[in-house]
Amino acid sequence: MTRKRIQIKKIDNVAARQVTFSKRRRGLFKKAHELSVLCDAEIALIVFSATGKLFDYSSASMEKVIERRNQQSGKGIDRSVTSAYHGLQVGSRTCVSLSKEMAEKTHQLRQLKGEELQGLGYEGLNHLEKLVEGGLRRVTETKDERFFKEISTLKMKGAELVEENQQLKQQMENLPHMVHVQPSESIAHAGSSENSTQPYNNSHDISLTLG
Amino acid sequence: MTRKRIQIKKIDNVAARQVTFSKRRRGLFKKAHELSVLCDAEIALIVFSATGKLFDYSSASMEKVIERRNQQSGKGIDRSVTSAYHGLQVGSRTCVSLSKEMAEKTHQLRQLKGEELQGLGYEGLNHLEKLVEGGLRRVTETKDERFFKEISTLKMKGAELVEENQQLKQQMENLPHMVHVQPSESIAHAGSSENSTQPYNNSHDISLTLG
DNA sequence: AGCTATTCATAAGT
DNA sequence: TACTTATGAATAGCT
Repeated sequence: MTRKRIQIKKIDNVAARQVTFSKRRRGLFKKAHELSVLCDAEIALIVFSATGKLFDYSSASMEKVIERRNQQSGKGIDRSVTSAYHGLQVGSRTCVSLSKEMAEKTHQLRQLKGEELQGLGYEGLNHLEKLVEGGLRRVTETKDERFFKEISTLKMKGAELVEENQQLKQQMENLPHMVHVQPSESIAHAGSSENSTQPYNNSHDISLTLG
Repeated sequence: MTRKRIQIKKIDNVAARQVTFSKRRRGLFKKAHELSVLCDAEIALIVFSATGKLFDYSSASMEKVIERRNQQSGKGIDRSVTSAYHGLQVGSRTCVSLSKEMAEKTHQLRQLKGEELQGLGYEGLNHLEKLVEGGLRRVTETKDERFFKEISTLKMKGAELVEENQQLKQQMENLPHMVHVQPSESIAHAGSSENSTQPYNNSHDISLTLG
């Protein structure tokens, strides 16, 4: 990003890679800290170097942020294990109480699917309706977020590729024109396609494929 | 960092803070991605906005990076829970399998409520969406049926009462006018109300009470 | 959402 | 590893 533009791909030279890692790591941590202070955000950042060294930063407690993420995105491992554990603690005296809980949960599950509704009054039905509406909303939101995330990732990658292509083309132009072999139809066509003024033409197709 | 230098402290203006958050968050994520690619680093980045919204990025799997950090820095929450859980497994096969089912059902329940969705791919999310949509439809249908049934019952009863009243009034009119005591203001008023052309005025109130 | 004047970050060189 | 510097990137303040 200075003296010369670089393309975002793994740096081959090991020494240069380590130097860049040091510099950019510092920059990244500084930016993370600034964002947390400026915008009152809670941030956790974990970085492992290629050599396996750990660097981390957190605006608060690392564990707290990770736990908060586990809860929000509902990541399962910790919680499901913990809840099963607590369930066992509470009901470990008898398997009967466990199976009663099971029956209750099965019933709730069916009610959420719109079955076994006969026991419910207006109040219960309304409550259930709100619950399911909320669930549907969250499911749909999550789906949409997923799409947006995928799309933005693809756009980033696309931008990188476009940059790379432009750099390559520039390099080719700067080459001594020793050989004038090419201009076959297919090559010319491929070249013009790369020169398109709409570099993200394909991102939509890719998104559709993945979605 | 432009137009004017700013000092790194919480931005007071809420709108400006949100704008800055968006811009800098994008920048931070881009830098994190570049570092991971350029230097072959493994990175996890978690950001919570001041409003509680979650944004995260990971060069690999978020869980993998976090777990790797847990091992390196020797933090142990997960391990202690897991080992306690395994300790219980030794005790009773039945309770363990039951508790596993419980955990699974609890997980399903939460997913139907729109939680713990992160493990799902597009296909899973779509399936869940359809499921919840179906559930919502059935719940709503059941609720509506209930209402219609109640309303029609009330209308029938209302109609019966209207008829009865009319019969009573007719009987009164046909009575030998031995006594001329009534026509006080209040009674006349009540009578006109019963003769209202909108006999079901109250059914709505009743429904609301029941619902 | 864009724009642009500036500051910031940093690749290459020492 | 640390410092310098020329230049590409990020972004604060506006619109």
